Amino acid sequence: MAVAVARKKQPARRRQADRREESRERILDAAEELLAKRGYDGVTMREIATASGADTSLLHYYFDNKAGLFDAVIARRAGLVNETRQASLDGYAEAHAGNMTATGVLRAYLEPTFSFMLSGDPGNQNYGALIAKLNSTAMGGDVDTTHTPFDPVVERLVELLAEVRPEVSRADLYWYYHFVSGAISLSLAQTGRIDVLSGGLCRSDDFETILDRMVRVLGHGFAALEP
Amino acid sequence: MAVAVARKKQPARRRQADRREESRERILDAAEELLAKRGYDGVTMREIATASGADTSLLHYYFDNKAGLFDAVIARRAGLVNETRQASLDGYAEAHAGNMTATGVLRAYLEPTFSFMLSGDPGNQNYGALIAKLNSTAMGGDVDTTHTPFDPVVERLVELLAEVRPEVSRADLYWYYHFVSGAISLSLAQTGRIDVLSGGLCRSDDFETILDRMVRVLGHGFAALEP
DNA sequence: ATTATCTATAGATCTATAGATAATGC
DNA sequence: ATTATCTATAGATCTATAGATAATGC
Repeated sequence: MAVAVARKKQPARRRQADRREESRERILDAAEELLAKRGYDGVTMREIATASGADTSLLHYYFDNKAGLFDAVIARRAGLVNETRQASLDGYAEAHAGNMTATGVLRAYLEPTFSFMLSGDPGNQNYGALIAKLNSTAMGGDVDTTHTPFDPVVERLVELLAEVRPEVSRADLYWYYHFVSGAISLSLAQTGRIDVLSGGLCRSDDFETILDRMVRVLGHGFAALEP
Repeated sequence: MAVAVARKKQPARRRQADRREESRERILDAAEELLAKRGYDGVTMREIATASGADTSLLHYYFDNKAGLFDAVIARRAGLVNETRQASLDGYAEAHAGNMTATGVLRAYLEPTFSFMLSGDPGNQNYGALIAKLNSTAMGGDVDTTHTPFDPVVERLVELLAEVRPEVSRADLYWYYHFVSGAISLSLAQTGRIDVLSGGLCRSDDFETILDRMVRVLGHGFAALEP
């Protein structure tokens, strides 16, 4: 009797909402890491289940099927990433109205992404690698990549670049973004290939240097687009 | 009798070497296309077998296992691609000894790749997409990506860039290549995303425009690297 | 006699679900 | 009474190989 009362006063039992949340997060973390490293088809539900300490049936209980789990992993951090990027672009546009530069716009776009990668949270790095994979995946597979949650910010970026140089064609602005996007993707993917190629001079996880050089090279390169 | 003699004079029977070669090529073509579209883990030996009109056992007969088939697909065109790139770089270096420019070097490096994609042979386009996937795949999976057949040409590219601007650090030259590499990879991958993002203004298969803009933007951007 | 190709199948997966059990809610 | 979690398994794959058959070589 006394024991039962004591247990009621300091409940060791977790509430359902907490159990649910904790389980979902553990599954999402495991899925994020494995999907980032080996891709959608390179990972099985069993592996994710084992890595997260749950059973495959629990994965289906929370996320329906494999594609649903993938979508949930992407969605989890998409909002935060997008809002930060958007805010950074808006902040720059407001602070430099009338005297914006391509380098400035580009830095405002890239900075949040790379400080995200530098946050120290391995989950963020896995997420970055996963986004990189998503970005360079052809449309029409199991995962629908026609529209990603990141498209709206691209629109904003192109808009600002158009304000910097209104004489450049819209198509060329998109091509410019395409090159930027490729450089970002390969960087976030952290394949380790540049480390090997450079004989150790470059490190795939040196995002500070990557950000600086990328802003420099591509910021300057923008001027080469023709009217 | 007369029939048998006639058959001996114009043999309808294919020689073994030809059968072998034709079968191998058909399998490699099917594998190349499927691997390019869906990646190593997204394709099964059965699918490749069916697409090529052969049985899975024949795939194993010629290529041992799945990894062996993948390697054979990569190896088939690697030599040609590399020699063409190498020759292009060497040709430029010889013709412009003493007055090389980053834009010139970059164009010499990129031109063979993109005219390869523009050749009209769908096999070449599939191969390009596959190389793009390989390039942005992390090391340590089923496929060994530590060294690709394309590494030596990268060395040559970096050498020539170092001749253009000897004051730039070796590491920065590799970072520069890293950005170029990302832009190439995303382009060869032909994901179709830029088509959607640009509302149809850009087409993923418009390699002539891609080459021109890439040479322009990244060629000009090279000057922004600091001593 | 040797090489190319097919038949048949082993053994190990995979995703997904039905149904039972354990824990929390009220 | 409802929600979270586990047990057990269906049904459909997968890669790979052993052994039989068909075609070419010499």
